[in-house]
Amino acid sequence: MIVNTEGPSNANIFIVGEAPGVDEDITGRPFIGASGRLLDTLLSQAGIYRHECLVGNVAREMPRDNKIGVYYLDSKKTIPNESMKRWIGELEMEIKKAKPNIVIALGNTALHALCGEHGIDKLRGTMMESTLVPGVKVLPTNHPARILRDWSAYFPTVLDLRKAKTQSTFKGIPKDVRNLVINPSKDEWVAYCEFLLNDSSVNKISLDIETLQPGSHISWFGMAHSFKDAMSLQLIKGRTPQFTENEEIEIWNAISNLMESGKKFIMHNASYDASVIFLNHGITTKNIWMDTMIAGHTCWTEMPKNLGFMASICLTVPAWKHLSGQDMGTYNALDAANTFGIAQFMEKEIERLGVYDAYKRTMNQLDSIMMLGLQGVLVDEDAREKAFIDTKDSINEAKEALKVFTKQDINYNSPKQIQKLLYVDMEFPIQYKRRASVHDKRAITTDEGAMKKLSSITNSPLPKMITKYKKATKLLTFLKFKTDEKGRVYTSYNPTGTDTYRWSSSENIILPFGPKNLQNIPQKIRNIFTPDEGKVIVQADYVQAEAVVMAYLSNDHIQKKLFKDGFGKTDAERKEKYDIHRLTASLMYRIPTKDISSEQRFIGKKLRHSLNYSGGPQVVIKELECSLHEAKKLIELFKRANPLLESYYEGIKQELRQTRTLTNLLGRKRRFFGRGDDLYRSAYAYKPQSTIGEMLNLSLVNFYNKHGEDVDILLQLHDAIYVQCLEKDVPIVVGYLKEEMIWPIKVNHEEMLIDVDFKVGKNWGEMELYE
DNA sequence: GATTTTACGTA
DNA sequence: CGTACGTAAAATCT
Repeated sequence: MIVNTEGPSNANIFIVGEAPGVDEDITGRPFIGASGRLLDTLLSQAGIYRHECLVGNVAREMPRDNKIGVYYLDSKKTIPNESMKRWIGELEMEIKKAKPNIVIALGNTALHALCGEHGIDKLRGTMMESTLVPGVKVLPTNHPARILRDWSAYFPTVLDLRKAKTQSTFKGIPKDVRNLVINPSKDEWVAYCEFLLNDSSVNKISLDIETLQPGSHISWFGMAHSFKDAMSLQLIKGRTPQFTENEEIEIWNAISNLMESGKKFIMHNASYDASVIFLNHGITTKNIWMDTMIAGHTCWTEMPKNLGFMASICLTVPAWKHLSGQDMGTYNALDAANTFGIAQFMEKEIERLGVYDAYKRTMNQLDSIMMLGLQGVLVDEDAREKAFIDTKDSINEAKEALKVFTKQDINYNSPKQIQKLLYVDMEFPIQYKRRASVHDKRAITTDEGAMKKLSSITNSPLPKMITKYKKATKLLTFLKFKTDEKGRVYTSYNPTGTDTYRWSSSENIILPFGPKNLQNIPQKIRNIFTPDEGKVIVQADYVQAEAVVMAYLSNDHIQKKLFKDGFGKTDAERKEKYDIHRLTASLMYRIPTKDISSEQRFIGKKLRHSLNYSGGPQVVIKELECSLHEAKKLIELFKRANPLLESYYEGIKQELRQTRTLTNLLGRKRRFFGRGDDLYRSAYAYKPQSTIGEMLNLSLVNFYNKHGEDVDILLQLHDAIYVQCLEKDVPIVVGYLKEEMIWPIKVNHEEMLIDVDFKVGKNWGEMELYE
């Protein structure tokens, strides 16, 4: 059925979707089905009344198989076919007739028809002018159908619609009035720095640099003292400096005076910009008042954090990121100015959400993070060489064995070739990946789990031979890296890298040496990382940290008592008398802990691991390599032994239903947007994981602030801190670490303490218990 | 050459 | 239907 636009002819807002779906086709009216109901919700959240809007679609008939591509002649959907052309013509006439103040484009199809562009993720939330009806302003946002698949798109869409409501009160695109000074002379730049330093009207300055790789040389330096006023200085063109040496000295002196003055600075991802400025020019930023990336992460944890996205939420500006390829100066100045505007918005947002303490906690991590990024870790080249040769040997050995067995010379790291070998040539039963939902298509897999299964089903040695080969080649990838001239490697810790307030670790762009992520180095080759000459590594890690938090959160008195009694005991005593896995087995099998065999303890350990975050029988099967029947039996036993776990899950579900927000034990809130079981499982994990992650980071920051001058922190591994010191200082350093890491957290009028144990070693791989 | 998929290392 | 990450290599797209 044809579905036409409906609504009052004098509407201020014209909403354009893609095409009718099944419900629209039956009723002949736009946005009636699930997407329509969601649109109503979205509009009401933005204070827009649907009956006051014109609502329609670009296409007027439901496409075959609901695939919009049938209305285009090319796969990129840029050339409409005859019917689509006709419909776009009708839309043009309707807009011209109604003269709305704003057209809201829902999704890519509407965006392309109205503005001739694709890329809803880049353009949503930005002010555009229609190419179909010039002079009419368009605000693109997500189509409701996309939100139904991806709930994280909900929040930006509501904010876009609010922006549209504001814009619907007047005609025309607001002019983006800015005072941008691009390419000032040396004197103008120095004068601007002095103005920023001395003028009482300036109380905050945003800063953004553009750099050239390799070397992170600063090519453009941009600053702004309001959303409108910015200046951008070009220092290098191509590879040629733009100023003489003396001029550069003057420029950097002016910048240095400003940045070290204590004036409030705003940056987006300060740990990058501030580190580059420090490393290349020795200038420290005295007062980083706001990192807009940290502000975004604190307020809207699961949203994208790049400047373009945050601007689309916080500001009403046209897209500017495309300028980076055309006009770097304007691009840089707009980055600085928009960062300023975002900071103004986020200051209020932090206040509105009541998350200042949490925001401040992450801001406080910046110093430690910058230090860790610039300091790095020393590599023992002899040890690396040896590991490299050993690994090469085992690769060759494994490959030779495979060649003899299969009489083929294929790439055993190629999933496709392994599939052919195992499932076609050998006719082994095909193994499938676990699906997110039963509606998903089954996908074939050749991963380690599949190899384990095939090994037990077929009794062939082949799957295990393949695994052995893959493990060895994987290990080699961790050994192939460059070090700098000091023989060191570096990583970049990202305070906004996770949704659980842990840090993530990734490539350090400023010092691009090493295996990039230092948080996933295999145990087997950790011996190649060493302390500096004459020093030892001290490792401090929280003992059974997440299990302790779970015990308190589920209010399991038996477990709480175990952890309380075990606190401060030696490792041997803990293992013997206060061991959570022994307790688990004891409760499961109903026999005293002292009689638990090591195998029973192992089962207890694996089950706790699998089930604390709501794993199922498939996980247990994989962990224990047992039958489905056995796994189900063990799960029953585990549940019997942990009756409070189920009510913890129920409590979490309840909290989610009420506010969609969970708060960890340190008061950090996180809103959850998803739907279904995936949402619940990540919600179950949130409190313990984020509490421990934050607890460690708070301790690390305190340790750095108090002892950072004397003791070097080397690594952060989520629940462990590694430092280096002279061997004679180990007892005192252990004392410092204990002081900073062990502190109580209140849980339901009780105080939870998490113990720390220590190891000392001459490299990261050979660490010995220290008591 | 750019982007997506698969697999796998860590806590 | 463990969770949380980042990266290398292969596969696929354009």
